[in-house]
Formats: sequence, structure tokens, C-alpha cells
Amino acid sequence: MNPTQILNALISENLVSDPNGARGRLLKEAARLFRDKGYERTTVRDLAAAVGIQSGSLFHHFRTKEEILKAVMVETIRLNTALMQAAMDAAATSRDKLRALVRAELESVNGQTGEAMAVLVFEWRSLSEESQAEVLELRDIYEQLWLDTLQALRDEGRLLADPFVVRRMLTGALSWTVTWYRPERGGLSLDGLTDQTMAMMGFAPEH
Amino acid sequence: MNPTQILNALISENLVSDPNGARGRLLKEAARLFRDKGYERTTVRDLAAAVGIQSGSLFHHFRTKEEILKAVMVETIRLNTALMQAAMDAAATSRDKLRALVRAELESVNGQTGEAMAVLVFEWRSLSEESQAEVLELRDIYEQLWLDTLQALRDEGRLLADPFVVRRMLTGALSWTVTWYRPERGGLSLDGLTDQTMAMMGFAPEH
DNA sequence: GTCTATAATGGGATAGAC
DNA sequence: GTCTATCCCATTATAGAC
Repeated sequence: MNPTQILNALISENLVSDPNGARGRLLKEAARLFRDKGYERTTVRDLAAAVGIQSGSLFHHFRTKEEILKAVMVETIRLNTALMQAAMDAAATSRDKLRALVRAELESVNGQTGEAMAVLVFEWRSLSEESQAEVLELRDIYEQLWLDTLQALRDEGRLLADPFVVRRMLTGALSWTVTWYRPERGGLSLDGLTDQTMAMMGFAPEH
Repeated sequence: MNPTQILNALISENLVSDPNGARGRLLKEAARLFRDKGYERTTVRDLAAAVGIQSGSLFHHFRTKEEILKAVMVETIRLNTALMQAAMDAAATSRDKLRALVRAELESVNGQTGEAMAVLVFEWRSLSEESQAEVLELRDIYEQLWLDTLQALRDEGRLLADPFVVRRMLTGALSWTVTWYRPERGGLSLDGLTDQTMAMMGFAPEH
């Protein structure tokens, strides 16, 4: 399954909103605004204006502003878990699985879903504690993909450090790319950045 | 010079506030509140209450709330630049210099100045653009320490990736430790975490 | 399902007494 | 240098018409 097919499957299961529908469009604009200005500095008027309605009308679709933030996060995690699973399944060796995971996370962070991923990282504290707990459960699913792969490399003697620590270091390193990586300005491609990440860990690119 | 001597030197030069003075105490409480609740969700009433005064009295010390955020960031960078420079000067080889930098940044992020460092990372967008520019200039000084060290390792063939990319990856990885690393809960010491970081890059610990 | 109008609250900042 | 009192404004959310 390619990325488009995965997205369509999730939409038909009602796990993520159709980006062409009213709800999906709002969530997309919300992700952009939350990333650019931060959740607190984005007003419901901003959100409404972004989809061309009045602020009062927003509350027909969502009960509170926070519900919008939560929906952005939940749908983003669902989509990216599916994408990451698919990327990993297509790889054969542990090294290639790790590369696939790094590539997929960089794609999530810097591609189509980049705005929503940045929100997930930087607006975490704006979510109520109850919502945080719900979202954390979803996150655990795809964290396990990483840990299994890193443990395999460790067993093969190709990784010197603790898989748990490495995953957390990589979470920070890869998320942080949203603050500086600008593929459109020429320079490094997404594959190039993936190679650099692997090289930092001592995995030379294949030739 | 040990860390305490460095701090005292900076205080006597008026580059950072005395943590026992009124201003220093407020900045310390502000860092804690900004990290815990975020800048936007922290009110001037919260800030005033944390040091036992009324909100109106705050504006005798700072003209605006944003000025407090900026002061937290500026003083933190000044202190950490000095600490990092000292840590690096004490090391002989490139590998040891890198280890010293990693150790110093982990100490900054997770030690006494940890709250302020977290603010620097997560509240960046709350700073006005003019203030961002000022703070960025200060940051460039210590970024150069990293780049020089990483370039030396690269020249020695001990680092496979681009120094520039590696520094940015490490910025993310090390900053992110504030979200999960809890030294007090037993487990990993700061030196242990430093070793893990080096190991992730293929540098085995000395024995 | 969107509009207009507005309620209700909480925020940053100021003024002047002490 | 801190207090009390308060201004002024922006914000989230609601109500009821269309």
C-alpha cells in the first residue's frame, strides 16, 4: 500500500477526517496556525477566519477550542502509525528497518503532516491532562516499532547504546528538524538527511 | 574555575542577576512557571504570587511580561556559554572536547539551569521577533564551540556525518532529555547519559 | 450549518497612595 | 518598592434568528 492508499483506508474507517470535508479542512488550518503562532496565541476567530466562517459557527463542529487541538493530535498519530508500519514492513534487514523508520519520521515531520507533527511536539502542554493520557496510549503503539528494531540492532552488535535511550534521543533529534530543515531551499534532500542521521550513528550509506 | 566561581564572576560583571536578589529570585520562579505551564498560560499574577508580591508591583521591575521572558533567556545563555567554554578548555582531545560539550549541555538542561533551558527551547516563539534576533546573536557564540569541535573530529575521520547537521541533531536530542530524563529516580546518572549519547555516535566509553 | 450579537471572564498594564 | 484599585481590552463560549 502506498501512502495515498493508506490515507484513504483510514478515512473510510473514520479514523482520520477527509481533508476535503469541512472538519478535515479546519483541522489542517488549525495545525498550521497552532504551529505558526502556538495554540494559546491562536484565537477561535483566527481558526474560523482560516476556513471562512464566523467564530460562533466553530462551536457547531467542536465543543471547545481544546477539542480541536486534541483532534489534530489524535488524527496525526493514527496516520503516522500506519505510515510507519508500512515503511517498516517493506524493509528486510534491521539496518534497513531503522533507515525506513528514520525516513518515515522525517517525512512525517517535514512533509504533508509536518505542521501537525510540530503541534504534537510543541503544544503538548496545552492539552488537558485527561487528553494527554488518551493521546499517550496511541503513541505507545508506534514507539514499540522503534524499540523492537533498535533492540534487534543491539543484539547484532551494530548499536552500542541502550535502545530506549537511543529512541528518545532520536525523537528529539528528528522532531527538532522542523525548526531548521528547509528542503525547498536546495541543499539536503529528505533522503540525504536520512543518510546523515544514519551516518551520525555510524551507519555508512550503501553504495 | 569551577561552576560556582564562574557564576560569581558573571554576577559581579552584572551579566547575570544574583539569585538571592529580588530580580534573580523572580527570574528563577519565572523560569519554573514558564516551563511548567508555558509562557502564555502563566499570568503576571502567577509570577507576582511566586515571589510574594502583588501583580502591580511586578511592573516596577520589568516594563512588560515579555521582558521577563527575554531576561530569563539572555541570562541563561550567558551562564551556559561560560560553563561550556570552561568545560571544553579542560579537555585535551577532540573526542574529549565533544564529550565535555555533551556533558555540559546535559548538565545545563537537567541541572540547576534546567528550567530556564527548557524555556529557551519551548517558548522561543513567544518572544517577539526583535528579541529573538538579540538572543540569537548570543547563541551563535556557543554554537561555534560545537562546530569547531565536530569539524576537528570529522577531519580525523572519527565522524561520518556533516558537523552542521550533527550539531542540530544533538541540539534536539539533548534538549529533548528535559521531557523524559529523571536522574533522581535512580537509573542513569548524568555521566551515564553522556556515555550513552557518545555510544549512540559510535564512541565507546573509555575503560 | 452559518449568521449576528453579546454574555462572561480573565488578562496585561497603569495610577496614585503609602 | 509595594499596595490597592481599576482601566481597557481580547478572549471563549452561548443564544437565538435565519
